[in-house]
Amino acid sequence: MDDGLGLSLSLKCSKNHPAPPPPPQMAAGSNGSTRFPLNLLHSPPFSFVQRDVSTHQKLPFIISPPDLNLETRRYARGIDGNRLPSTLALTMERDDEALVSSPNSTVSSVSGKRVEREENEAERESSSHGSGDDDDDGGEASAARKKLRLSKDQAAVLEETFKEHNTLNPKQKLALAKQLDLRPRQVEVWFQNRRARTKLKQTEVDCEYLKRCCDTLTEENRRLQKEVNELRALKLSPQFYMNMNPPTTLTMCPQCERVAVSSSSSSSSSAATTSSTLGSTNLSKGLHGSMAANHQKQNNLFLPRASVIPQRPLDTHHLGGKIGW
DNA sequence: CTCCTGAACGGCTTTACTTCA
DNA sequence: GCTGAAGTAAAGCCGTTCAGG
Repeated sequence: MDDGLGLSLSLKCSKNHPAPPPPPQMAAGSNGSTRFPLNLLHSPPFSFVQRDVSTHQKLPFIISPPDLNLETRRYARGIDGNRLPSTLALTMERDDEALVSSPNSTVSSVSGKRVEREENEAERESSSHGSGDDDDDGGEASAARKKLRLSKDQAAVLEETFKEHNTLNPKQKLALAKQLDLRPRQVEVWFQNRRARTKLKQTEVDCEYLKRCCDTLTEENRRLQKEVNELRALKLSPQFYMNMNPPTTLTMCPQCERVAVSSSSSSSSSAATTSSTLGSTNLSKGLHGSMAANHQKQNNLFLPRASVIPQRPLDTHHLGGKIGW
């Protein structure tokens, strides 16, 4: 396509791409979505336990003293403050925690790449039920990574969860992994890849939109260029001056600060011509159309400033009018 | 056999927190 | 006690690899 602007948008959209509905917008700050309320973040390690007690949220896991600081931080980071109220999250996590039988009776296996990979090893050992396919990987599995296809049911559940929130806190991840007979790392990877797919799709949609905008503007530019050429040609011919209606004053509307073309002798048709000439961009029409219509009712044609100013190259002041720039 | 999809990985960045001078 | 720098850990993103359909 010749856009005339030297833009080359390499689209990878499929030809029959049915203009997919905008994917769920990333939550505000997708990167920082797993933030914890500041008042809890700044609390001393024990305080969140006490807080939970005060909200009748018992936390059944036992944290050994050496891990307490670290675990508190992990826990705090794990809460998705943008998604769940803390109490709800805590409730869910408490239940999750009750479900998960951590080998060490701590929550040390809830997050972190390194931690999680180690944890996966442990989980593989502990969960012999696995997902059917990966229960035989024993020791040699680490040498050659074994890929498994998620079942339709598993994918459906993951999709449903992703619709609700596109990031998971560690507890949700654990619960989901438990529910689906997957390793937490698999759930995490799935969500990561899913976010990437969403982003890619959104990028394609944005790209398509921008391409359409570019086409529209190119066409508009072409049309305006043609118009300019025509007007320049007209300006050169003396008859142009003879047939001109006396241009009149431009006054500023005190309310909307738009320029009004008020002509005592100009007919409505000339005003309409001026309007179509000056206020020709779609954007201006869209933004100012209704208000301009209101002003027209008052026998004044108000035009958006943005529509008037660019017309200076037409040299209206050369036409002998009272318009002063 | 090639191609495509998506699971999995390693590296990097960002952010929050702790420690210490 | 306050403050800022340095260190650490966790989480997410990105680019890539590669198994399996």
